[in-house]
Amino acid sequence: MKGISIKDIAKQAGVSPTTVSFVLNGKAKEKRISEQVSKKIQKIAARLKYKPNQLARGLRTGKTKTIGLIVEDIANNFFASLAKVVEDEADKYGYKVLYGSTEDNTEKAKGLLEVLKYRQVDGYIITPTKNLDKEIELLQSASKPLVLMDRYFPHINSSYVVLNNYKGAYDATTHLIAQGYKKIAIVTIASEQTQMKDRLDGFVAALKEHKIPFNKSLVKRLAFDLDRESFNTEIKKFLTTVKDLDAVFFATNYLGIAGIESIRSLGWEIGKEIGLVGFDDHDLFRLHSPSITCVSQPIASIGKNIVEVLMNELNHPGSPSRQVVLAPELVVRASSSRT
DNA sequence: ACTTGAAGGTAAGGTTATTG
DNA sequence: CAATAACCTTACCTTCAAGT
Repeated sequence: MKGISIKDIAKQAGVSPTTVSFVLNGKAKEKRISEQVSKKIQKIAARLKYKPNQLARGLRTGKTKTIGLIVEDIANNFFASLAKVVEDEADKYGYKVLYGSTEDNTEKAKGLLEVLKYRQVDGYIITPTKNLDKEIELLQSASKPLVLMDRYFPHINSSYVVLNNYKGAYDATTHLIAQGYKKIAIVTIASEQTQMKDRLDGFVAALKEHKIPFNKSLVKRLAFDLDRESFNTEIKKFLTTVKDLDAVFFATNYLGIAGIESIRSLGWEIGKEIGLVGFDDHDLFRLHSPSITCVSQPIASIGKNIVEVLMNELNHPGSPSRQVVLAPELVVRASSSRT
């Protein structure tokens, strides 16, 4: 099963393989190939169902028409949905996507980068882990096109596409305050990365802005790599120790889900006894009773922007990096209302 | 209005040199 | 002299630069 090559077409058409290549790559006019020869080649190619050999093409051009996508966890709803958008968008430009998950582990991330490198991807879309900055700089000094997503390194001048996490958390908290909740806590991940830091900052800023006393006991930071059960245990412990708690903001989608589970098992009535806002929309949030208010990320727009920015880097090497910060949308549902 | 030759990374296959 | 190691060619397919 060798497949039809440019050579076979050339033989049948009685021209050189180069001529066939020009015609099939739309350079017939530019290369002044006659109309008749062009048509003949097109016809033969169609008849033989010619498909270019990407390996051979990559060998010559150094381009594989492949991009690498590194996410935190492809099983996570947010990253899975985003990966799908990236796949569709990349396809419009003729690119295929290779992906992998870091589990927020820098060693895993390095391993993935290694794989993507020897697979010769043309560009990188990276959800960086905490200590991946060195690797990012390495890619940059090799002038590899790359876009960071979800989070970025303030000290590195690279392209990135992220959410305005600060605003997301700020809006969520302000909304809870406006709904009459008085003592609001946050459950977040123990991470110094931009996306988590901004969410915490937004939360604190909203409390301060509305003259609501804030102290550290209102913040619970959990390790990213806990299992579901430990999340539940920790969250329950936390919620029951804060005095007069009447609302809680969960700073990631999986924390929100663990939070719902925890609160239910405590027998508290969501909304009435405890207001709740989650992060990232999810089918569960819409379908749960009561439905769950959340900070929703514009996934379609994020994916589109990521690919656009990457394509710009790919097609215009050396052009200035681009930073895109997208606005979140607060989706108000029943979990943040007392009535 | 086209053709020729080279290149690019890898591996199968062939040739020559070296060892026992 | 045969087995093996070490080295060299060739082929894969496409595209580019340089021809005619």
